[in-house]
Amino acid sequence: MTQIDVEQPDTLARKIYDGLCREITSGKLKPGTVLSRRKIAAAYGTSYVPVIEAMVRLEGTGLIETESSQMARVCRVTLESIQHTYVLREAFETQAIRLACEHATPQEIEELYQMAEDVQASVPQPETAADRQASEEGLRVHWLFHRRIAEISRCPLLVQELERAELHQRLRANWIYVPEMAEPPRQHAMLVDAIKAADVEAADAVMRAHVRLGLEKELHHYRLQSTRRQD
Amino acid sequence: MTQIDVEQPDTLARKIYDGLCREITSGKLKPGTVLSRRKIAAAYGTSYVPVIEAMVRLEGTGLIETESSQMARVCRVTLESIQHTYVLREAFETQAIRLACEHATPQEIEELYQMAEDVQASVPQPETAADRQASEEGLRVHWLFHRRIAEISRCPLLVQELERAELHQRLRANWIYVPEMAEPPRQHAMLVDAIKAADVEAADAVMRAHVRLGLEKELHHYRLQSTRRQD
DNA sequence: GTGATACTGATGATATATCAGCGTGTCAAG
DNA sequence: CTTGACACGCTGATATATCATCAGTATCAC
Repeated sequence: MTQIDVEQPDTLARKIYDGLCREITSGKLKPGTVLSRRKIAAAYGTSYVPVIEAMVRLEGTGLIETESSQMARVCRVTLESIQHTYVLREAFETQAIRLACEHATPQEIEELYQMAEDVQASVPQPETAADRQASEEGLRVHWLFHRRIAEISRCPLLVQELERAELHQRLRANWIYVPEMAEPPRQHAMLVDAIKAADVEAADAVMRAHVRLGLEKELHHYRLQSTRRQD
Repeated sequence: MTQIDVEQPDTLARKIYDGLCREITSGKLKPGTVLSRRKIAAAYGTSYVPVIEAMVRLEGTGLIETESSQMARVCRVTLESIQHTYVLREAFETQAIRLACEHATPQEIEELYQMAEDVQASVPQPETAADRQASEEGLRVHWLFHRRIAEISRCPLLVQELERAELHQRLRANWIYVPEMAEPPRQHAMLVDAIKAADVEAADAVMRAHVRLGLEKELHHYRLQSTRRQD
């Protein structure tokens, strides 16, 4: 999306990948939906050779899964899958903030404080709670903040991996509604505080707690809604 | 390789992927080598449709890179690429040992102690130093140990990511000779000690130091040999 | 009526063919 | 000797065709 530096060859395979990616992360394609290469090719008006590349890429991203040489399906959401992606996210984000402590310039720190405020401001007010639109905007701003930390770590691989985690979260967010409960104030500003203090261990601890809080929140609502999701 | 649980459909794309993977990690294909899909198809006696899938997979694994719609090449080894893969490895391994602290059974801890001894034993004796064969065996045992920790973390995604890191290391190991210097004794046993004590923070610290030591060693020899590698 | 067999349609895997882009070499004109 | 243009070959991207497999269904024999 914001990959300005990466050349995007205007290839059909790329378009199909982007299209499927959007369809999955936007909730148009439900987890568990089977994906026929031929039907996708027909839907996009292409032959299905480009579809092969797109699907393999999607599998690498982790948005689809193919079990035992059968048809591919949109990744299903289970308690384990949620936990496991948070394990990875915790690994990435703590590592990112550790490096950010070492590399962040004063200007970047100021920028992060501004973004932290934006995140805080995007927490829906009571009247807009349960507003899907506001929730999505909040999610977007939230990821922007975390992504910026990864960028400041100066490790492109971390950014890339974090993006994958974001895609997963977006996939789930369409089926697990996690209301943005009023967070303790300065939740994110505290992360920037730690970076500013360049206290690596403290930053790690704060970020770890932050990610785990997110996991607990999502798991809580997943359990609440999993009974109703028996369709 | 040891993916017993994962079904390996006997497909040509899979064979090409495995073949290329082996050629790259064994050093038969030099970093920077350009890979023509048609030539690969010819070499494997297939059409090049299966090659597409294999190459996209390899790109996902990070063993090959395609810059700006040009031909794909075997990933080149640079100072940055080494550092970045170690950043990821540090993230994975510290996360893995943290979870291992929580999940390891007494039996698994015993097993790890045994493997740690094997690693220690595989450190080449002075007379076999600079022995390529012994070095490879040492590397193998070493990764077996780390991989086991990841397995004990009960998070398959961590194992998977660690495997990618291992592939990268194997790719580099053919071009950067890192002699197994005599390590401080109980280097790896200390990791198991931390797991046994279930001291998450200590385990994290020990593992982080262990990985960074590996990075320093590899960077040191990379710098030593980089002048000679101007061919 | 029941069970087995054959047919049908969909799928993924693969092969072959076509197209456009890009570099390179060669040959002719200046 | 330089320079420019054209042709050839290689590349990746894509389309189309063929194959085996498998599931579902219908049909036929008993």
